[in-house]
Amino acid sequence: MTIEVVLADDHAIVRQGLGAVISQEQDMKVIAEASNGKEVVDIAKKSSADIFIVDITMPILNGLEASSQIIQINPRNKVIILSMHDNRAFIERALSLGIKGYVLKDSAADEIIQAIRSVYKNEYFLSPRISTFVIQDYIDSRGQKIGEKKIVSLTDREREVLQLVAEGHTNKEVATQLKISLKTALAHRNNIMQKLNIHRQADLIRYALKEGITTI
Amino acid sequence: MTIEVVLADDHAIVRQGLGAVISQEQDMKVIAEASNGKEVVDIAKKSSADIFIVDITMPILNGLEASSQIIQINPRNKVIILSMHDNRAFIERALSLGIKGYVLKDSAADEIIQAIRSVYKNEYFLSPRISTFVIQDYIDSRGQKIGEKKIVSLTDREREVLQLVAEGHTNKEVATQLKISLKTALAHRNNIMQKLNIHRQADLIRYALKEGITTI
DNA sequence: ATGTAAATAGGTACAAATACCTATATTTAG
DNA sequence: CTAAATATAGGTATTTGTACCTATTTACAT
Repeated sequence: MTIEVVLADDHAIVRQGLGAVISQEQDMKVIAEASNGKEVVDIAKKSSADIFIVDITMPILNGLEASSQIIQINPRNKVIILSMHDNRAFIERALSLGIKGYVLKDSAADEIIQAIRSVYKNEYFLSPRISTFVIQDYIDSRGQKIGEKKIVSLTDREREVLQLVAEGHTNKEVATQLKISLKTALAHRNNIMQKLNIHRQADLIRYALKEGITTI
Repeated sequence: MTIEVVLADDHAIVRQGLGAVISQEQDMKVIAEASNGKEVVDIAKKSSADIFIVDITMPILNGLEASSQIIQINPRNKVIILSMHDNRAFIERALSLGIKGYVLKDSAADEIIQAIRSVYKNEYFLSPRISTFVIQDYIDSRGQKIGEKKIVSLTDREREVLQLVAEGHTNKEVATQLKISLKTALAHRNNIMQKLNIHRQADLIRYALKEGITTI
């Protein structure tokens, strides 16, 4: 039995590289490739695959949004996220979307093979560095008093605002684009910064890029 | 005769993926890998290789600075830059440093093989999209009047300032770190923005990240 | 149904960024 | 040697961002 894999990454070289690694396994086969979020969603609509490997940073539709749609199309679709960074807020969101695997790009290539095997067997697979602090967060949340919620998660609206800010729009422009008042846009922005413990626009932009909320 | 290749990229998965692609060629061999700019420079100091493939976006020492040092160690060292984006200013700088190849990550994987073969034979290799506008720039510069220089290139000092700004430092902090007055830091920043025709901090940060002047 | 989170909107004050100026010493290139 | 480019530093005015407040409406969950 062959494990059928779909690869989504905006860089063809990364895709072919990963393809080469996967093809070294006798029981795995890359059946389709996508270079942006929309493409991989279209693939998920038309055909079935055992595993979708989705890079988090992609144009048009980012990896998380694409994965969300892939899972909506069929909740049994198994998605492994490829990501550059190990941010809590992001992983939390990924897991809550129903993503089964989360592999860091700076881990060894055979981790992706491990991830494919694990997820194929309906297990979760997280890169060791991530699973460590997912467990830690779980432990922390056990001993947590109500009202001192540690885990950061942005609301959808906040994510919208953040994306626009990170794309280089001023608060005034964000307000116009979202058809809200400047004050509301500022309020959202302030909430985001408080949640993330960020105090500068520069760090906000870096955060959004790191988290794949927008692409360079 | 085997072409010995050194791979430098901060993402192990990309490295192993590329390694897999290269190893499919009978006459090529990856003899060393590096995960940051400093490592690949150290490799260049200790051993010789036919080709250095250097990702532009790397921590500690970025790909261009690393390449510059690799070429200084031995001017016959052949470097191929791997880059996500096709920016003129950057490519101009790469070529002026003596880099022989410039491959975009969104091109096909066999381009890197082509690039290795070309550069090994002392030819230049640029991804088609780049070579197109390098030629265009050459044509443009022919018909150019003195004083209307089109090609943008930042000075070393400007690049230093830009890196600090993009890392999230305020102008005041930049001034302190570089031991210059706030006014000088602002002057550099203004010059950068004028050269690049950028008017917002957000775009400045995005530019720096895109160009690999700093990493997220 | 009642409290909680989220989205909305406003006020005020200060910090930082941006856009214009000028000017001078030093380095680099022709 | 001379001109151009670079790095340095200052002035001033406007815009934007950041950090504090308060307050109302809507939706959601216990």
